[in-house]
Amino acid sequence: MSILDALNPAQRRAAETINGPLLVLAGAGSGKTRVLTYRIASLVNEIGIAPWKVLAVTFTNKAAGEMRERVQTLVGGLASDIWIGTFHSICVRLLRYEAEGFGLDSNFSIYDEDDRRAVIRRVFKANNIDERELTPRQVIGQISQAKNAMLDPTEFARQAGEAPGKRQMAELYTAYETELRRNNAFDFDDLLTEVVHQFNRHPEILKKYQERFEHFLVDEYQDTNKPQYMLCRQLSAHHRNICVVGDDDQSIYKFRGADIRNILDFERDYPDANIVRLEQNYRSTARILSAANAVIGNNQDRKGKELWTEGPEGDPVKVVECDTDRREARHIIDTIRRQTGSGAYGLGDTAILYRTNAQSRPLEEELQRSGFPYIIVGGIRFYDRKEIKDILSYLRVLVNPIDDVTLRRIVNTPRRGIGDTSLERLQIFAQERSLSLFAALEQVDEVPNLGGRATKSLSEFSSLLRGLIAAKETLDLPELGNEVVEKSGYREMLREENTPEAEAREQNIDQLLAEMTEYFDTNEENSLETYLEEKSLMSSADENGEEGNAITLMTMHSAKGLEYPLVFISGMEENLFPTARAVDESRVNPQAIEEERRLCYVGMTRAMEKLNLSYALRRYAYGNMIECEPSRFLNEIPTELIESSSEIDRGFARSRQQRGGPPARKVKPVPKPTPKGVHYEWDEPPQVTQNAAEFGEFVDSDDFLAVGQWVRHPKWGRGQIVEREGHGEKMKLSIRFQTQVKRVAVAYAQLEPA
DNA sequence: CAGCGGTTCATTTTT
DNA sequence: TGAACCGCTG
Repeated sequence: MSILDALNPAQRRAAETINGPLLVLAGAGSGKTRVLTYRIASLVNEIGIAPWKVLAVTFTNKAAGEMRERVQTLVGGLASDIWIGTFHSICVRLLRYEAEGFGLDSNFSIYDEDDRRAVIRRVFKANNIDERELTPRQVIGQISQAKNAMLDPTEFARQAGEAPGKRQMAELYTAYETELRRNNAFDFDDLLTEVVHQFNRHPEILKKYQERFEHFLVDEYQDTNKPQYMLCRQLSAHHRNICVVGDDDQSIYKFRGADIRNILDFERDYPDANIVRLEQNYRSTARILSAANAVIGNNQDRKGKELWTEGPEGDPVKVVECDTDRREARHIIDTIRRQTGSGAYGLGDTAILYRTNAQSRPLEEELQRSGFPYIIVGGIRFYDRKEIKDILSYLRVLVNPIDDVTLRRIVNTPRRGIGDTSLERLQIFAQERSLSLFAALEQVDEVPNLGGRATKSLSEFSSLLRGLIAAKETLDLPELGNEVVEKSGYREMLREENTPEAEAREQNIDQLLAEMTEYFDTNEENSLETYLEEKSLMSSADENGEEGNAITLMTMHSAKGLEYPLVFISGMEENLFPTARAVDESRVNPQAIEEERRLCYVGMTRAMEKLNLSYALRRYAYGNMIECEPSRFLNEIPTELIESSSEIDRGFARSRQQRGGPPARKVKPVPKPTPKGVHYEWDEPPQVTQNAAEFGEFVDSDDFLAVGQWVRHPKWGRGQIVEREGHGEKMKLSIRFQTQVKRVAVAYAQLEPA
């Protein structure tokens, strides 16, 4: 008897081949996570490997959390000793544990994209670079690429040679790095490259970990970049028990430095590698799989793999032609209404996927009209909100006071009358003496050219920070958070503003403080440092706890790893999906389309039971209507798997379908040629206001005041209920309108469903 | 030094 | 279309 009895033969081989390198090619829905967790459980429980000798690396916090949880149910408390984490979190851990040996200050800050930009802009300023000749975005992109290629500034400069553009870039890169080091900061890319470099410089430290991690597992190997790849090689060099799991057909992060060759060349890197293919799919119907297989079959650069299932044939893949993006949105929602109305599916079973975030717009607008609750994955992170970042910046400065970039963020927030001019003077003073801004503040009286007012403000700010740093020693995390909010004057500032927006921001801060308390109470390692580290490495996807009973909207990138019974992919159009860029590039390099095709494959294989692909003939792009053609990927699906229909004649197609008549059948719809330059002045016919009865099919009509519902207020327009208090006549609601959150009393406000 | 209006610019984004 | 950002003005 073994816990591995629960696996199918291929999965079992993947889980029990524990000696030597192993490549697990795991197709979508083939039980990849199951293999990983059972493998770990078997190592620990049945083979008797000490849990701390096992290292498992994933890409997302979510995946790491799930893995830990699932391992825990199999092995219990031992799970807490296993190293499971994202590449980034594992690297941060290594950098902190080995800070001394590596010669680092363990209080380093972790810079996000905003911080990076702030650094670059300062570098621009110092080098007199006009943002019109070169954008920060471009520079950050190049630096990131360089880091992903493991090129340090010196090496980058050497390769740049004499080319003027490259030389300038090399200088900027150098300046950027210098700036980061000076601030004791790492950016996301550094977290990985730094560990690899440090391991190269300190083989004795590397050796310690090589010997320790007897078993090493890597998830989503197809998305590893060069530093991640090198880290894998370094850490597995001694025991060579490296198990990588991935799917070359799902490699969709090339634009971020992921190199599909890492998985394609695994056997070259480890000639003695075993390979296991997981091709049995437990997720999708046979038709969906055949369609997805057919599409991905057009790629050249792949290991080759064909998913199969013992499950049912299922419905044909629906392909729907719509006249506009708006119509497409409405069609999708109508379909969801039909599917969920019969009770066969819940809203939570439904996902609408798209290529770019901008496409969510018409969908959102129509969803608001419909009254269906929905969530959008990948919006702005809670931790990216200004007020939250500000408070966290205070905390960051307390840990790493020499971090000028972060200090600048808070020096005049709340307003203290410290403007650019005063700050520049302080900066010059600091620079001349090689001091951080924080250190310069201590000698603010000696800074030349500072007015009395500015000096006073700066010195007060300095005392504030010193006071908080002292408080850090005695207060616990939530207490310190509260101290920052109060002593900095942040709460007072929001109070004085006295607007609903400020009130909402204050509520966010309270939520942050509440989360700190929770973090402090539930984590064993609950220091300020670990807290900040965790928040820095968190993404928006890690936040929304419960999806609940709502339709999910997201990009296909965000959807990787997820599954839904009902999946809609919208915007199946040339120049949108595949993107215009990929289409252009494919004219010189036909392979350029392959990453898009993999993304299509990822999108399609999210569907368990019903897959609905749609495209519009015209859509709004940057404010004007443009003509569209159906995506080439649609043509790659065998016609016998497809059921086509169209939604073009403004309002009639839908009623025909609802009467049960046959949908307009059309196999490969050819877009109607339209003379160029024609603008479509008309829009959709005016919307009939949705009444309670109409959406009463799905929502208890008495309960249109439930949290999450959309309502119309005579003065404020449409808004979504975010909170409900009290009952009957006394019921009060917080409603988020376009720009603000309002509290209204139901008895007085004339609310109607919207 | 904050508030405004005009200009520019737009993939995907696990960390 | 809209947000983000610049430079100007009071």
